[in-house]
Amino acid sequence: MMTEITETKDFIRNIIKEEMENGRFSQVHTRFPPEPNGYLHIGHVTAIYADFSIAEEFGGQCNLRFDDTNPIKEKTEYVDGIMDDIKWLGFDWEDRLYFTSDYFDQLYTWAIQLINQGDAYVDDLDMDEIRDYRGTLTEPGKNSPYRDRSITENLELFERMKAGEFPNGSHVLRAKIDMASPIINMRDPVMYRILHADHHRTGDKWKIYPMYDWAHGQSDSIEGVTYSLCSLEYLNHRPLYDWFLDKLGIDHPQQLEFGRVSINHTITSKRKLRRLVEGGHVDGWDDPRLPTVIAMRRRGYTAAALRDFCKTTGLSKSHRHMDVGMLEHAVRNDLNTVSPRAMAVMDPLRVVVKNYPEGQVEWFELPDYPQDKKNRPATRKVPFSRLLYVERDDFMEEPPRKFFRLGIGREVRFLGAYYITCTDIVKDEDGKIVELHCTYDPESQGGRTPDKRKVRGTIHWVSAHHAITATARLYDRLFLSENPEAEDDFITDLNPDSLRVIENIQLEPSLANASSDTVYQFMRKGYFVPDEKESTPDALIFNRTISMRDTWAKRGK
RNA sequence: UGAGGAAUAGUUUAAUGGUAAAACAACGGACUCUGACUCCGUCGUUCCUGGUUCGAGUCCAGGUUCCUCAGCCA
Repeated sequence: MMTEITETKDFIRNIIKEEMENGRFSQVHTRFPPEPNGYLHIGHVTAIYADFSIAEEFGGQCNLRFDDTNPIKEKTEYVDGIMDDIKWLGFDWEDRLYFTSDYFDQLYTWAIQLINQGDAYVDDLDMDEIRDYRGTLTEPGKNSPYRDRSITENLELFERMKAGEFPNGSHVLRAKIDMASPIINMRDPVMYRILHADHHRTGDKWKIYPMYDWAHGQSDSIEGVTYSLCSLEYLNHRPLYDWFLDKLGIDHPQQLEFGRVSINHTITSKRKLRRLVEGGHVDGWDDPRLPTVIAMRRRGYTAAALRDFCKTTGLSKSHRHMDVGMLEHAVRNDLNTVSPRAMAVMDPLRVVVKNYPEGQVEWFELPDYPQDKKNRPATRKVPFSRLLYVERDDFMEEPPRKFFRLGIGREVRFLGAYYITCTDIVKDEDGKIVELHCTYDPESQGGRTPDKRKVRGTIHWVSAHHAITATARLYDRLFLSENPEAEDDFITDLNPDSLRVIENIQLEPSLANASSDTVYQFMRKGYFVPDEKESTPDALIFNRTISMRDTWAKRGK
């Protein structure tokens, strides 16, 4: 007897499981259908994860299909970018890369079938007239005067549309359904419009292009897709999806809808993202403050973290407004296990260890993964000398209660080195502290003393003469309000402090050959990654992926 | 005010007529050579009102709120 594992499933997986048991389909085949008109963002990641992971769990496959039915908006640049992002996220469509434009000929043949069946007609009404005839949410529409043309006339007109004899907007092919349907989508939806535009794949071959509704279900059917997962707003389109497939009498995939994900303090509307980029409010589609996949990647977010975020977040039948904290938790959680540690001082304060011999240097061997030394034994050498840098805010002249770091007369542990006691401070004429005078206990090397006395504080440090100077870019939420999309003008809601550049941070020398495919934990400060575009060995620039949780800093608030 | 969809902790998701659960957040504590990590604890009369039932988040009736649809966008 096997142990029953009761694993929580979302409603989509439950439906699929049930239908597979009933034998409705013999396999699970999904597809991810992006339109190549922009870059992928965190909202798409949820859909990608659903499409690929569900197929995989049920032993099926997931296709990548570019939904390229609108040549005016689509570009090859986006096709390449999207493929890159999906690969980086860790998903593989193998040899199943498709384009809706691959099916333009088949779609055209099927359109003729519908005309012959009396299920489609060419309409001469212009855009405004069609809108007027459509009616409103509460009033039925009325039939177009061209609705009852003969099949022969429809065939001839449609052929001439295809041949490019008519200008844009002069004719459309419409499905003949029901102008009084309470479902507005069913009021004779447009199947083809005339567009004299070059297509990124088919060039100038076509003068007519299919609409989403006419293309999508048929493309799914051609590819043998069994489950066509999409977002909630397509629920209204399902009757039409089904209608086309039924009229054509071809394989009929099941459309299933789930709620989109949005994250607070950011935006995912493609139009608004474009405005940020084009308006120069951010530094391109890969600006690390953006929720696009390329940006998150540049910032140091990992694919594993993103996948884990999707997994723990699940699927539901309503739109979700997620707290960015949940995403950040997934990032910290993954980085905590995979990031090598290093020391970097962001705001340097000089320390002279008075009783440490002038000119002496000791190289301490420190673990890269102190939290997992067994499985990750890598180490690096870090120099210690008489002149060091520590973090300015790790010293306080008048320390409050429960402050465990440096102060006059206080002893703390310098990570991986010695116990250090501050004896004196040096100020400049403005009263600003410029240097700390300290002593070290030679018996405390390795972080312990023979007398086993305890120190509460452990701080990081860098040897001044060996330190590498670098730049750090600290990112914060892009928008001040939780839901910038709801603001009258989301531009005015931009956080003026979303980027802080800090020059002259001091790094331990092992970071000299830091690479942009490794995210480092600067101990006690956060996770940092060299910027893949702008960091060079001579001028290192680190992006802060995310800060450490800091319960001490919170106390002050 | 047509049609469709959704309401469970601050947020997100479970519980499929049988003790309302988990993650994140917040707060309190323990531990710690990272004030990180880890661990422990605290935080809900399931949108409302009735009904069925020994028993209702779940079933029924009525109501409320929110979302989607009137592109020749997807």
